[in-house]
Formats: sequence, structure tokens, C-alpha cells
Amino acid sequence: MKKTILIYGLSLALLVFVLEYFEYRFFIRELSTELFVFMIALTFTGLGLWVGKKLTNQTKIESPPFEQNEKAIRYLRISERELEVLELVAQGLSNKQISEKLFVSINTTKTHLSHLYEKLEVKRRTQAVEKAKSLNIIE
Amino acid sequence: MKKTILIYGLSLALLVFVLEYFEYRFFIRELSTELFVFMIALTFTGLGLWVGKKLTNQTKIESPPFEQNEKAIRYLRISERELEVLELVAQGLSNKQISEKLFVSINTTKTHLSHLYEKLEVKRRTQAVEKAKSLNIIE
DNA sequence: TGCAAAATCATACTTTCGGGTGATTGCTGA
DNA sequence: TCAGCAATCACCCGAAAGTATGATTTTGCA
Repeated sequence: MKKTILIYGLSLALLVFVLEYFEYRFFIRELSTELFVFMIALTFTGLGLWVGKKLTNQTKIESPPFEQNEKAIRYLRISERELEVLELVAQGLSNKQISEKLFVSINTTKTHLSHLYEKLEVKRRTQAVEKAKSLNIIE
Repeated sequence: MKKTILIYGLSLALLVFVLEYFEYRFFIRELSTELFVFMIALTFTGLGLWVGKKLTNQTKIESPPFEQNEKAIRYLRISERELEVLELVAQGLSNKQISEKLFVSINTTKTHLSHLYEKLEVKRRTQAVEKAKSLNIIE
């Protein structure tokens, strides 16, 4: 990334110095204004594209980011606790294991799950996980 | 995408006309050459970045490719039929539904599943789906 | 302060899953 | 040709999951 920025800066500086060196007035009078502006614009659009590509490539390789769809969660009225249960279900835990992890009874876990099924409009835990993932509610 | 290109073209044209209209020479003499070039360069670098972002976003949304890990399938000795069952499980279907879809008895489905659990070294269908996805055995 | 959610738990009942065992058929490679 | 595997099915049992209903406590917000 630093390299990218460096190259970009150097290109910019280079352009300025080249213009100075070769008497920029000459260019301006020989070529039309439009053409002059065009050249700079095109060059730096290209540079911008290139820089953008470099940057996005790097950031995308470094971190494939997951952003939770909070709108969906709010819209479906899924509570904090329900979300916790959902995440554990997605990890393949049984109701018993979930209960132990959250320090509640198995009945509580089952209640949360029932509510989740209603809200997600599904019948089984596997479907709940599927749907939640497709809605970006869980990773 | 067309919109993006359109906006880019319009911006470019706009710059030219604005310069013409306001007597570009005035600007050039008032500001230094470096600054003038800088402004155009920065503007169009920004535009380039923006255009690049628009374009890459589109191409990336269009093609999220999935390539099945056949090596893993072979290594784990997962059969054709088992894979079919696995895919349906991942879609959240019950054993009964899977059996109906594959035109076999529920017992057959259960047998396939048992074998899958052994091969994937898991205990439950949710875990099987999890593991299979992490191994790129299924989408 | 008071109400509506949310969180908790219980009991009872049904359905689905998963494990174990065993059997038949058909294909394939040594 | 025979061993081995894949695919099919059956039966049984216990565990896990899911449904229904009802109750109590906590809590956030108007």
C-alpha cells in the first residue's frame, strides 16, 4: 500500500516537474486548452483507477469483512438472547450444550429457539441457520 | 455501469467548459502552474477512484465463484449419494423430506447420514453442514 | 409509575434424529 | 471368482428436538 501511494505521489511530482522543465506555456499554446486538460484528466483518472484497484485488492485480501445486518435483526424483532442462541446453534451445538454455555435451563433455550423459528419463519434449526446466514444475521 | 461512465464523461466535459467560460488563462496566471495541475490531477484521481470502485463492485457482485473441493470428497471417501443427502441436509430438509426427494426410504437416508457423520467426524447434522462448508464440500 | 417485551422456567406430549444391528443386491477390481 | 464397497431397506430404542400452554421475574421505555 505504501508503495502504491509512493508511486502515485512520484507520478504527480513528475508531471509538475516535466511541465516546468519543458516550458509548459509552449504546450498550452501549441495544443488547445481542452486537449491539455484532457490529457491530465485522463492520465490521472487512469492513475486513480490503478490506485483504487491496488487498495481495494489489498484490503479485500486482508480482511473479508462481515457486517451484520442489524436492520434485518431489528425488523424481525430478534432479541439479544435469541441471537446468542442462534449463533451457538449455527456452531452445531445441541440444546443442552447451549443451555450449559448460557447458564440457563434447557427449557429456556427451547423457548428462545421456538421464538426464533417463528420470527425466521422456519421449522428446524438447520433452516434457521440457513436463513440467518442468507440474511447476514450471523456469519 | 453506464450511469458511472456517463457521470465521468459529464464531469470531464464540465471541467473543460468551465475553464473556457472563466478564461482559464486568468487562473493559470493567478495561481501557480503547479497548483493548477495539482487541482486537476487530484480531482481526476478522485474521479478515477470513484469510477474504479463502482466498476469493481459490480464485477465482484456478479461472480462469487464456488469451486468444490473434490480432493476432500475423495479423501473422505464420500460417495455420490451421500453428497446428495448432504446437500439436502444443508438446505434444511428433514430426513423425511430428503427421502421423498430422492425416492428412497427414510432408513436409507438415515444410513447415508450415519456414514456421513462417521466420515466427517461429527455427531449432528448441523455440525456436518458446518464442516462440509468449511471444507468446501458444499456451497 | 406502569406496561410491554424479554428472559426465565416448567410440564406434557409428539416428532425427528441418531445409533446399532443385520440383510439383500449389484457392481468392480484384484 | 471373490472380497469389498455402495446402495438399498428394516426394526428397535433412546436421545434430542420441537410444540403447546402457562407462569413468574426483569427490564427498558414512555
